[in-house]
Amino acid sequence: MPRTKGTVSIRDVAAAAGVSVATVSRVLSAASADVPVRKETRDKVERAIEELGYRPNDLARALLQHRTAAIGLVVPDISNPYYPPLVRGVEDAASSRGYRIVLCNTDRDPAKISGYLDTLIKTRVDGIVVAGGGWADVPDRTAVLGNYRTGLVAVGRHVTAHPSVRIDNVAASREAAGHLIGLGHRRIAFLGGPASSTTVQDRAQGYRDALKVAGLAESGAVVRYGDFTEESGYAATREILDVSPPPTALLCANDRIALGAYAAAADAGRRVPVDVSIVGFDDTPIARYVRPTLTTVSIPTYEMGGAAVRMLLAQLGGNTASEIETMPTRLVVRDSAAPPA
Amino acid sequence: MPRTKGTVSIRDVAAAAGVSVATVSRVLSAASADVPVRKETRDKVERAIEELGYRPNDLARALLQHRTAAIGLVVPDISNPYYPPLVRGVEDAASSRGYRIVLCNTDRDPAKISGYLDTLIKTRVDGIVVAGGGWADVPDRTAVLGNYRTGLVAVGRHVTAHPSVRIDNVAASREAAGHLIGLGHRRIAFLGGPASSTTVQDRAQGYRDALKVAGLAESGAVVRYGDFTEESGYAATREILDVSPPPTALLCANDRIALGAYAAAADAGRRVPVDVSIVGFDDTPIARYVRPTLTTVSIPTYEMGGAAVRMLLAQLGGNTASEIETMPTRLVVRDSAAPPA
DNA sequence: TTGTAGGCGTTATCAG
DNA sequence: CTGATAACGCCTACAA
Repeated sequence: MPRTKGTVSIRDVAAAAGVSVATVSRVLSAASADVPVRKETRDKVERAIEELGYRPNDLARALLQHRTAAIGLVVPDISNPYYPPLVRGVEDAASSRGYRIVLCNTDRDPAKISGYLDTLIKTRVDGIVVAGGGWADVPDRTAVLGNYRTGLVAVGRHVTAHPSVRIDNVAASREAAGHLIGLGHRRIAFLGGPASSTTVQDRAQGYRDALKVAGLAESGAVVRYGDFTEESGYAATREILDVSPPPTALLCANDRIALGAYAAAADAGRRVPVDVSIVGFDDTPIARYVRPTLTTVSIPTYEMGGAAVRMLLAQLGGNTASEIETMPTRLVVRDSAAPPA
Repeated sequence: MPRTKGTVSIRDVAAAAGVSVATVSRVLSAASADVPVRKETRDKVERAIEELGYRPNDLARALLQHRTAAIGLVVPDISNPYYPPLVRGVEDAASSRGYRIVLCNTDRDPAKISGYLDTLIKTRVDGIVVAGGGWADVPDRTAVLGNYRTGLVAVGRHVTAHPSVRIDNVAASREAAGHLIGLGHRRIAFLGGPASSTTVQDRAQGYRDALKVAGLAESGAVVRYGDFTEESGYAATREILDVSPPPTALLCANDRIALGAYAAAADAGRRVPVDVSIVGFDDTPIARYVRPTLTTVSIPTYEMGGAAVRMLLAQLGGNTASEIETMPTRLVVRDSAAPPA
């Protein structure tokens, strides 16, 4: 019965119900707005919709309304355990407001970032949430974004002209290092991720600040860079435990690195926290399940995702308040850090 | 200069370049197909595109071509470490073929599944990849999918009329249990996830098969259900280690449960694998980094994602071959399982 | 090689 | 309360 090649449209419904397409459109929008439509007519139409299994074409609607109800979500790599909660935060906040999300994994590759950005603009997403780095080498598409009224909010990044939700990495790291110092540690190493990451830079900074305050600046500062993986933490730890005297504590830029450090310590015959204390960052789910349980800095990733969506929607609504939102972190003290032997 | 309210369209480009919209359209599609266009004209147009920051509207294009280049990806929960590699597999395969993905987290909630399904149809995604369960209680939308030529392939599910990519959970579990039996274990417990999950049912089945083959069926079968979390594994293990005699080995339905079991064993003063052997499922990244390293069944999740996309695209192309693709699993023997003391 | 015009599936405006 | 009809931004014959 549907006339267009295999896909049922509003015209088929209109024909089946014996009304005009305009009327069908009305009963469709009657749900939200209050357009007047006779009950009898509505029933006819709804029956037709049901029988034909009709689903309105949101593309056509979007074309007309200049609004797709889609949000682009750009992350470095969903396989990094840091991101799933953020993604959930974004998705839950988005879907509860009628938006869907299109996910883009960039691997921090400027070419991929660039490509995804173009795709998102071409599909006319209403806005974009970007997390993580790799943007330094991406040609600035801001003007184009503006051309198409695409909103953008960054999460966890520092260098951007757009609104952003972030945490105070310097302060968080200072607190974590301070905790170790308070425990009596004097030789503390910092195991970072990529040196190019502003997050890593900030955490290294907080670490140095804490050492300086404690008067340990030169004697005890040891900073290693690598990436955000277990391997990286493992390798760095194996090396670092070999120097003499070895550090008595390790401040890791994330939990994955800390996990690698656990493994390296075990393989080197050192016990945590007796021989070496370890502190992480992120409070990933495993932190509670490794033994000893991991002392780490908790970051409200899920909430940050939600906040990003709220800011984005505000931005789309023309509301330009709260350009930067800083969310609180918290040092979760567990069993992996103790006074040095 | 753009005339339409704030967003630059093909007409603006045409005007700026002093040509017709058709010509602009041609230089746009000239990239892929080979439409004839004079170099001089092309340059003019491309200059205009550049200057105006023009990005073609894929909505309009999709409307015309009945093809959105979008794939819906439905998973229970991206925060479950099992899914990120699958999602990456899908995204990488999709994006390399010019498709983008819209991500849907269902929490196995029939209402959410249903809602997302409608959204995906309304936005006219070309196809849908569904992973994980919760579909038993969802009213069948298959007819509607057909109305809109939406492809669908399931990954890791058994009850479905659609093509699917899966693994042989029964055989994999049989092998894992067999490994434990071969080590000399006689009292082996199975720690499952949700009893309603076909995956869990199959793994329990494989476990029972192995026991039976070894003549242990009645004496040694202990099956616990719960969910796929560390908590669940922790709780089950604490209980199970209290019975006397306790099992000497634990076969866990996934690595998260196994991780919970590690923690419970430690808290109960039992050593792995001396006092209790543990085997997991999934070969999550942490498996290599816990100590002792975790013996577990490796599942090619990333590849399964890629396979799903290939099958989906074949389906869209009218190719209906390979209705079911079964991918190989592999028991990765590490240090968490050893002969009983 | 380039321009004109019709239509993709909706919604919105205006008459009736 | 309902029905024509003109957009939305683009592609694709068909003409020129």
